[in-house]
Amino acid sequence: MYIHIFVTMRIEDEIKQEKFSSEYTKLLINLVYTGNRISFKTNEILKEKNLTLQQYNVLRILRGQHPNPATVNMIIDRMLDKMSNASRIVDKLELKKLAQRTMNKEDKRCADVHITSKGLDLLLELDEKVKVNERSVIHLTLKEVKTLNDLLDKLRG
Amino acid sequence: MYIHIFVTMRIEDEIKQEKFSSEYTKLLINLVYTGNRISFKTNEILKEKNLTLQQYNVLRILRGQHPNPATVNMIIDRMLDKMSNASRIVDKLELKKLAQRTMNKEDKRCADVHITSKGLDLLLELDEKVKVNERSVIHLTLKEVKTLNDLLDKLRG
DNA sequence: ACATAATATATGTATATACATATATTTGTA
DNA sequence: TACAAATATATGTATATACATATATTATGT
Repeated sequence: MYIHIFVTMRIEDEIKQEKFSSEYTKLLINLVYTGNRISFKTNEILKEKNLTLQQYNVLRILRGQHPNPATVNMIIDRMLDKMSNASRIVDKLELKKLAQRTMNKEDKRCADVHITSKGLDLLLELDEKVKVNERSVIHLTLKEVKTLNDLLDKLRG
Repeated sequence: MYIHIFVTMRIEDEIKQEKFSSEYTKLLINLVYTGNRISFKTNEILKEKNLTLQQYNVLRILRGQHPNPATVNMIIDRMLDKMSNASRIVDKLELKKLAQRTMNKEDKRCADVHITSKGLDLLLELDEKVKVNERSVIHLTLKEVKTLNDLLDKLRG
């Protein structure tokens, strides 16, 4: 017999704030806090492979295009954090031989960016760990997850 | 007559990813993306006053204690991003005369941190703008906001 | 009381990030 | 065609962040 006990900790308790001025205020803080928490846990996994979250995300974007190349502009467009410097993240990936730039024949301004086979292997190693992490981080039923996804999509308007 | 049209953009469209491997994967990305988006918009407001999001949050923690002091440790405990360096954020606030350190009599290891009247004034100026921003960023009804808060609390487990 | 562990904070350092600006190329237009 | 505007990317620089380590003080066990 298994007994699962889930203790739900309200955001008020997590950050020791007795009361928020409104549910909206609370939501902003709840979202940022939960987002940070998740990023932190994912980072723990990536650290073992010497990858940052940003580098990992770019690598996944590159895999999404593979065997076609992406451009830096396409990467910026698809990144979660639009402000970060895609060009320098690609620099880092190139340095680690996980990605490679080639010149775009049609438009010489563009740099084509490919994922290397070393990059593909690394992602493959991470896929399973990341999936296990997802489940352990999210203490919700599938139905709740769907509701949450819909609400977040609506939130952004 | 006012006509409000809200166009809901799914996370798939926002970051141009056709399909996620599961609703759980989608949720992780949705959360981090939405959190970043909100942080970004809040930052836009704070930039006018030359504050970073972290500095603002620490300042609010200090106000929450006022007229009592906080300690650096208490700040770390209540911060959204546990990894950041509270000590150096307090340095920055002190440099701007928004906060002040004094020595704790009982425990000489602790630094008591107070918010200054300049700090209180600055927060007061920001309160209204931040509240307006909250409402404009969150395109949800109060009931939906409550559901979302509960789900996020449950998610973290 | 003394040594050791634990705690609170600060600092050093490498890397990452935000933002402004530079460079190269392509596009639009008079 | 020539020239300004737009686009794609890269780079310079100040600041922020993550992580390890140092320092000072207090708590704890013998």
